[in-house]
Amino acid sequence: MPAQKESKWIRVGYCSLISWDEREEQHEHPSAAAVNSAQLEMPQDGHDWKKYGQKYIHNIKKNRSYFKCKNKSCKAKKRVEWHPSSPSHLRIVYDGAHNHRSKYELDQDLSSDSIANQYDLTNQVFGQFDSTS
DNA sequence: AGCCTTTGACCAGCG
DNA sequence: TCGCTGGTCAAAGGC
Repeated sequence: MPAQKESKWIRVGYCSLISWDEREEQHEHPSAAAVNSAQLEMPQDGHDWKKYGQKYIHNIKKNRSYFKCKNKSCKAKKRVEWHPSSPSHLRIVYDGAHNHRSKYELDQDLSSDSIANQYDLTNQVFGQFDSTS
């Protein structure tokens, strides 16, 4: 059976704290190609990702890119959403957990004050929950 | 030559 | 049952 994916959704938060521009794009069909994704600055999270799709999600009026972890045995995925009108405002949604460690985590292992660093990372990951959308 | 991104098509879930 | 929407696939082109 195609296992019902028990996806754990972890919202990482905005990369920008500026609120979304909610102005309606009046019939200006914002096809995904209309936005040059090269403008996007993908924040590094210590993992290597392979992009496998991009769509404009009409429901939320945003573009969404789909990524898989490049690690062969890792099933982690992530999605990056942004407004066509403000491609610098990203929202990243992680799906699933990595079965390996990120570069950042490996880096932390090398340093003795890893606890403090982990605290920072935790704040980065969980401290910016978007409670308004 | 190989890897990565792009993008249209296809598929599944849901109302 | 059908149409819509979101998620994934895979071919093609670029780097």
